[in-house]
Amino acid sequence: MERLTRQFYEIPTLVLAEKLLGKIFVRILPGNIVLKGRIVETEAYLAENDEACHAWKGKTRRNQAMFQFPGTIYVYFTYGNHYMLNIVSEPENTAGAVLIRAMEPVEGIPVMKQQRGMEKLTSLMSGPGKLTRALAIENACNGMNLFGEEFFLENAAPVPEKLIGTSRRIGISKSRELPWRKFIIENPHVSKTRTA
DNA sequence: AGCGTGATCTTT
DNA sequence: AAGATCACGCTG
Repeated sequence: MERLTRQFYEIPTLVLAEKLLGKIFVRILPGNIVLKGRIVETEAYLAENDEACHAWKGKTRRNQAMFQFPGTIYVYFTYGNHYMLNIVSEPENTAGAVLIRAMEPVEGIPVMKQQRGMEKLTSLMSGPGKLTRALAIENACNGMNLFGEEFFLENAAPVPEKLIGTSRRIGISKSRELPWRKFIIENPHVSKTRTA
């Protein structure tokens, strides 16, 4: 399967959030263990007019990966337990990223089950903290990119427009009104929307 | 419905 | 130095 190159990521963040749906995220662990998941849910974060974006006030030690070139990986830790995976967008020195919120397990499922300590397929990667756990993604991955041997994306047919849903983003208190979440309609691996 | 968990950022 | 906040997941 064809690997996505830099040009793929060089599009506006909101467009990227949609185009990432259906693509295959590949994670290679030491010992050549191959883990793959199909992206089914994303959220866009932009520095401009988006207080929920970590970089809306400018560069800090934590968010600097968001200012790197498109295709960089931004990982951070939150709530004392969870790592979040973002794919950086926008040109270098401009902050933008797409949070990967859910995937459908495709390959390496036994390893994912082990990492999660769970058997149920629709629980393995149906949330942003779950999928990083299943794929063994942690702080050390922050600042890496999708053009090496540990992480990359494989192409796949675009998801038909009729199957793409849009909503507000989940779990944030600021800029709640922005409809920047994208997901595949009726896919069982999409996260349960939390109403709080 | 509640609570664990810890880095980061903001305020003193 | 201390405290609030947080793009969450689990159990009950």
